[in-house]
Amino acid sequence: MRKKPSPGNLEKTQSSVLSPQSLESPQFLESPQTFGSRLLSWYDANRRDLPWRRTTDPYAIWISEVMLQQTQVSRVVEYYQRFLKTFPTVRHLAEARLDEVLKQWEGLGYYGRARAVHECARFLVSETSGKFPQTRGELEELPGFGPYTAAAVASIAFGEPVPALDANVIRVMSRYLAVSPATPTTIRKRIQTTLQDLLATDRAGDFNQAMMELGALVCRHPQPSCLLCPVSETCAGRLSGNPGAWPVKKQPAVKPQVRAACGVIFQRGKYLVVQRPLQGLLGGLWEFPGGRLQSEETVETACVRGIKEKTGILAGIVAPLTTVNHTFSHFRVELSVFHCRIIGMTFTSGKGKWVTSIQLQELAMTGTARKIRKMLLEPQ
DNA sequence: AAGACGGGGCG
DNA sequence: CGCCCAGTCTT
Repeated sequence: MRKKPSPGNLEKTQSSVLSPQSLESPQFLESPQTFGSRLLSWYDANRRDLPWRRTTDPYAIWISEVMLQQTQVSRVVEYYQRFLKTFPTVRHLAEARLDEVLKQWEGLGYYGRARAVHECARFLVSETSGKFPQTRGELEELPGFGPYTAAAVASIAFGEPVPALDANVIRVMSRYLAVSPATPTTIRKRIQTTLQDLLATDRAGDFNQAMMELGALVCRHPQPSCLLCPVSETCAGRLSGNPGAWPVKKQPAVKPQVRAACGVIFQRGKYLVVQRPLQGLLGGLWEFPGGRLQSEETVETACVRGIKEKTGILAGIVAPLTTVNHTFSHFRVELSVFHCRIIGMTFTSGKGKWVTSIQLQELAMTGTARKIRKMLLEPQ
């Protein structure tokens, strides 16, 4: 298993953010005990009843934290429950095939997470009999464990007093400290250090979850509900009169528009599908053969060429089926879908696979392919 | 430091 | 339709 470079020293902080002491009140920042007790009291009274808060199993907590990466709680709940039912322990997960894991992950996005979780489970079972390391530092060596997930699992499952910084916490603390404009790295270090001091409690896991819950329920984007906040009295952002000013947003990148085409070939009761390479976009997922348009190329030509390159089959267009639009985080695609038929074969061996409609439903497919599959299997 | 990596929900 | 979300990994 690959080793990851150790993270930078988090102790060193810059003073390019506004420190509480620089405000009018010298005792602006309340004591860690007061902050923690107010936060945890609020959490105890207002926490949502989420499935991963009903367990102390490190495996279950780990799965929830990975699913929650860049994914909203409401979306994760159903996936989490189904995943834990399918793979109840780290050993079950390790013994599963990757395509079974991907099928459970289908529709959740960021499929590298599913590969990492699978790889990690196999590593743990083979190297430590399925037991997790219990410190943030050791956890961060595992695949799919970055700074956030390592701290989250270490604190929630094992009680280690380390802060977990996610988008919620960054937003909450940016407001609470009223950080002045600085590089994201500098702001992160400042928040990390502050929270490490505030984490004077034996409920480290609850403290971290409370911070995130506060961000999700009260200190929300774009405007916080300061009247509901347990620490609003000492919040520099609220004192500034415009807590919604944080965090500062970076300029959005332009999303390129991409055109692509693919073909549906149905013959002798079976559909032709291809699997995407394991690494890269939508790695390991299945789709209908095709490809992106090259310059000055028609969708029909791209469709036929894509099928030939991906499967070795020479196809002809029968009729246009539909057009599917799909937006990714960094580009947008318009996919033209054709009904095709086989008119010949090349000598190069293809990698296509023929599947029945039943098997088609069992495959983990890309978003666009799922739309096409739905249309084929559930015609209106 | 910046870009790749998904998808659904919300105003 | 643009913005956001319990981030990680690669370059």
